[in-house]
Amino acid sequence: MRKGELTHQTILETAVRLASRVGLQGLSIGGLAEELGLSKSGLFAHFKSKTELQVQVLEAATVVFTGRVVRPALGRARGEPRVRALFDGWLTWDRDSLLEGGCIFVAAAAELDDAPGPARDTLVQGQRDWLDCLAQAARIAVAEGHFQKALDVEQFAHDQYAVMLGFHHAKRLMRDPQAEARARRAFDALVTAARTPTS
Amino acid sequence: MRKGELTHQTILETAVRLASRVGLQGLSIGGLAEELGLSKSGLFAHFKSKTELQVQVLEAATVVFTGRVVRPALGRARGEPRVRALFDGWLTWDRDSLLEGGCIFVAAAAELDDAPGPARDTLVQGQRDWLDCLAQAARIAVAEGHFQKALDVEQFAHDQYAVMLGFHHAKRLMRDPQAEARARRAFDALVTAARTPTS
DNA sequence: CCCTTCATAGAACGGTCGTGCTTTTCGTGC
DNA sequence: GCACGAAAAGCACGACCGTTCTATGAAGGG
Repeated sequence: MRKGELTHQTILETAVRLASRVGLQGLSIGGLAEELGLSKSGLFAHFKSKTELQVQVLEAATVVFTGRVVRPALGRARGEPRVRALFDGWLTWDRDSLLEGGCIFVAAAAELDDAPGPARDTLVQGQRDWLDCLAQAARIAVAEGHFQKALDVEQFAHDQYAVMLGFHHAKRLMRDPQAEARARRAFDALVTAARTPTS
Repeated sequence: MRKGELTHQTILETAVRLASRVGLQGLSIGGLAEELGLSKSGLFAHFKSKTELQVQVLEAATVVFTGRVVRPALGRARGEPRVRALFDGWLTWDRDSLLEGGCIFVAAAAELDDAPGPARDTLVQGQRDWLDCLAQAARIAVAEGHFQKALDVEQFAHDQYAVMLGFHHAKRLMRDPQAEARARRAFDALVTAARTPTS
């Protein structure tokens, strides 16, 4: 691997961590360079623009996310165990020490939702993939007979993610020590409802 | 009313609308002044600092929120109707034309969750009040016999808000046309579960 | 009608932003 | 070991940031 490729990767790692705290907008090239002990222009040379940096940060975060949350869950048994693993994995991801500011995608979602452009497009695609992943896991749980046949798996994925967003809000903004317990209780209710057929 | 008081109020109205789009961080004094046809320093004189402006924007938004969401719901019948009114009111609030960028509190939550200071404190207090309001409505629904006696009303409030956050994400970031239908379905499931005792 | 008080404008500050251009340093294949 | 190309630094730019100071204009009470 080229020397440049290595620094490029190092920059992105630090950038992801930093962006989770200050956001993609707040992530400044000067600040990032200082954190890494690089010069501003030296760092800038790796990306042609700040937008490109933001896009690559999102892509790098997606790679880490896949490795830390999705892939481990795919190693679990098909059906409900995998669905639960995805949920647990996300909770761990959100409070992980690697992301001092919590899930970077949630932070980015708020600041990009009205800012059209490549960064927003990249984020939306990633979130779509993630929701599809959740829905697919639920679909398998239906096929395995763990969840009821008539379950709306997209709705389940949507609701599951809503619980995660609620956790993020309670934990990171409100600093609610019960946040995780609340999230687990909400998710358990979701799973229970998915199991038993609607009366 | 003093002349200054009037402009002060006008500034805050525009600031709230602008901040819902670009965030509290992105809300610049120069940009806000230009939008209003004022000079930067003339506007600045109304607030001793940018932080103070942010705090007052949050407070002004809270007043509007109370008038548009909370107060109308308090006019509804005690119990489940009022709980539903709070939910409906929030959905309307979030997609209201007044807030082109969606609920300003959700946007602020993401950018302030790791930024200690007066603005964060103000936001957290407002969110606490809002969650208390939701919980209190649920508590009344229990007292009225609409919800089961053993219902954990704080958990219900938490779950209800999570559905709202899920709606915001689906609607504003993902531009999902089904966002509202999904949110209503999720909320109905929550209400149904709150009615029938846990087996 | 004057005089004080208040509201706004104007100009300027130090700082940081993203972004180019030019130079120097350094890793690497021959 | 040298030369070539990549990588990083240095420097400068225009723009915008929050903030301060000073001056000007309008409002309002006597």
